[in-house]
Amino acid sequence: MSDTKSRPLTLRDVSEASGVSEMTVSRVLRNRSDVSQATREKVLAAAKQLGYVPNKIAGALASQRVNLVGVIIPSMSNMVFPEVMTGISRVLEDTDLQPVVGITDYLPEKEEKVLFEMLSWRPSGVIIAGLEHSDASRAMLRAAGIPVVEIMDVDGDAIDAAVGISHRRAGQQLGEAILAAGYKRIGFMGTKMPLDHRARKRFEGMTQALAKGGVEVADQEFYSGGSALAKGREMTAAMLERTPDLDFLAYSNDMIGAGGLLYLMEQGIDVPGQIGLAGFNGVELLQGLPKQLATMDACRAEIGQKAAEIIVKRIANPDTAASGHVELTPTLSFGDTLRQS
Amino acid sequence: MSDTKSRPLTLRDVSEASGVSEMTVSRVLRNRSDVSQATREKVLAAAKQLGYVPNKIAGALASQRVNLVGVIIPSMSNMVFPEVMTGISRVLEDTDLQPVVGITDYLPEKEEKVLFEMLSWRPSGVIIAGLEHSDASRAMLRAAGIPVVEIMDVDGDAIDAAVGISHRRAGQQLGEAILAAGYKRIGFMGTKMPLDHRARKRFEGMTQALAKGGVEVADQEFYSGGSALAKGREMTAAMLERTPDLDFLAYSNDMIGAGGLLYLMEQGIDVPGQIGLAGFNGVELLQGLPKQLATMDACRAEIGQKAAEIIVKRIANPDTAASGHVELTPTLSFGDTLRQS
DNA sequence: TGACTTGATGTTAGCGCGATCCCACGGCCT
DNA sequence: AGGCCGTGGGATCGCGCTAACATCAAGTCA
Repeated sequence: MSDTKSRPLTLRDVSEASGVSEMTVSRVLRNRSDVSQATREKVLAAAKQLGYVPNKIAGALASQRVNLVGVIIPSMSNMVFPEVMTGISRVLEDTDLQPVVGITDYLPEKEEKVLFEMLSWRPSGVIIAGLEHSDASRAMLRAAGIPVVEIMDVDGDAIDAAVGISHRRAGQQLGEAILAAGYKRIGFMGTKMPLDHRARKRFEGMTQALAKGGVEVADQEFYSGGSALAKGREMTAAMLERTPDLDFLAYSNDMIGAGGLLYLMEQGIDVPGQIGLAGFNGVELLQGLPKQLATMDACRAEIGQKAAEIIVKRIANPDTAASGHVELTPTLSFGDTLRQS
Repeated sequence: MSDTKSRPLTLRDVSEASGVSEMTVSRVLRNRSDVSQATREKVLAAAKQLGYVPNKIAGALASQRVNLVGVIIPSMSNMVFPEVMTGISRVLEDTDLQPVVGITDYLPEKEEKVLFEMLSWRPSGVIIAGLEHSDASRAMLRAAGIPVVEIMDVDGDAIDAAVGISHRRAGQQLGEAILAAGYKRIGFMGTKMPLDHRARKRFEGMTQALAKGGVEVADQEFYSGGSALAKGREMTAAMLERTPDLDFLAYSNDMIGAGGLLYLMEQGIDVPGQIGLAGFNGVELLQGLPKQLATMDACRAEIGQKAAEIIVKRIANPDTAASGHVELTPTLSFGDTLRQS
């Protein structure tokens, strides 16, 4: 209560207040077993009374252990990543590890910067989105000597462990479903981001599958920024104006897909009879739409969970043989906007 | 390249590699001016060659300075908070401060835990959502001796500084607009969360304003969990079934409002003639809806920005007189779902 | 009874850095 | 020549904590 000097509290203050050594206080506060019940209570009372908050900086330096796991992702407003975070948190909550997030905005330079900052806190592990990183980033991750799990994607080479889906294969699967449903004139809409490698791989997979069936993408458009729902609406309108004979529209994410769906329904266009639609990601949002948009679940929460589990296991037992390549299988849901053959 | 032992690198390694003292290396890596150009280059080359990443833990302990700002918010999937984060980041990016986020899930106990963890890293400042905190949390914040900005809300007493809007007044304003438009039979839908104080205050403000005009909320329903869009749809259907003569529906957030709007449009109900609608928050999503939902902008990005600015100012100059109570004014947009008198 | 455990606590020595003070050297003035 | 500065760089200490060992009383067993 006496805020006289407000000099930050240290172990010593608690030790003086409770009449035992600093070491004993440290032991009590870390729940180490070899302290008598009486002392423990005395110390805890003193600590609470003073309002002592341990200094993890000093603790980490002394013990050479930091209970943080760096999580590096491109964005938080993408829906997908908060869900991945949920998966990660669920697992880490049962341990004494804590996630710390860094955002890259899909920029390799920023990823490098964020990673550097993160590593300078010496985390116990890193979970990082994607397999594409600058040479410097890869070098840092390798040199850090800690478990590293690359998530979301498995189409490429991992530094250490990887958990994700094959976006190329997901795109192929969608392409095949489009062919099987008999659509011929395909339009594609997606983000402009040349740096969203996963969206690119999905697109490549899809075009490849379509090509096998002798079908090409008849029109395409890319956007950046703005409200995704509104963009989906606008792009759809523009594309159908430009290329009126399209019979299928593929969107690189559910949000613009939903915008397109709303537009088509307003126009009284028969979906999926006249035009079929598909998005990607299986976001929860879709459940409230007038029609269920066809989509592919990207296994977001599960990716986070598995990644965190790998980290936890590796930290508990550093010499575990790698075992770190988990490929999950996204499932295509046809919803009400993609004919099922 | 020789990863022989992979013992973590320290200043000493760089110092030996470059033939100067550790102190000089430290000076170079912190861009301190009193080092000759020649030495500087030599050191930087050695550091890069070794792939040295400074240890901030040691640095922070030695300098008693940590360039982190704790940001404690209830959720990341609420749309609102990522936008607040954006505002914060934009400001902090021009400084050497870095935000670190903690999530409370709207639970006071978790807030307390997260805060404790956060403070144990001795951040330079804290931005925390809401004005309602446990006694222990308030005590910790006060005792930390660092700038604290409580955001989102100004209806209550702040520990240190506060930036936000008056949710009570926002609710009142909406209530008045509803009255002015001549609606009489009001239905309300919102989240169940007894702990979302801001939603509660908005509701109270609205009912209070309505009461002044002799109007009561005729029906209400609260939900928790699930897809907000779908919930809005379901609750709206259920409420109109139960109380068919409602002529206005107020939603505690835009997402469920959007669900309700989609449902009403499908049912061919005249909005806002037969039934008026309003949400809250002004999320970007709304722009893609068939009709613009009436809403109030909660000044999210601006709140984050102002809060970060206060933190930055206080850190730069700790004895600045408080100056820390910023009330922003939300603007009501009538959109296409609320008659304008 | 003495050698040996066991449990509870204290002592010492860093962890890797940065604040602070210190020194050596060259140039410049009087 | 002597004094004085400014510049580049080194030496020392301590930040607050914990690992590892040391200590010491009170059993425990042959």
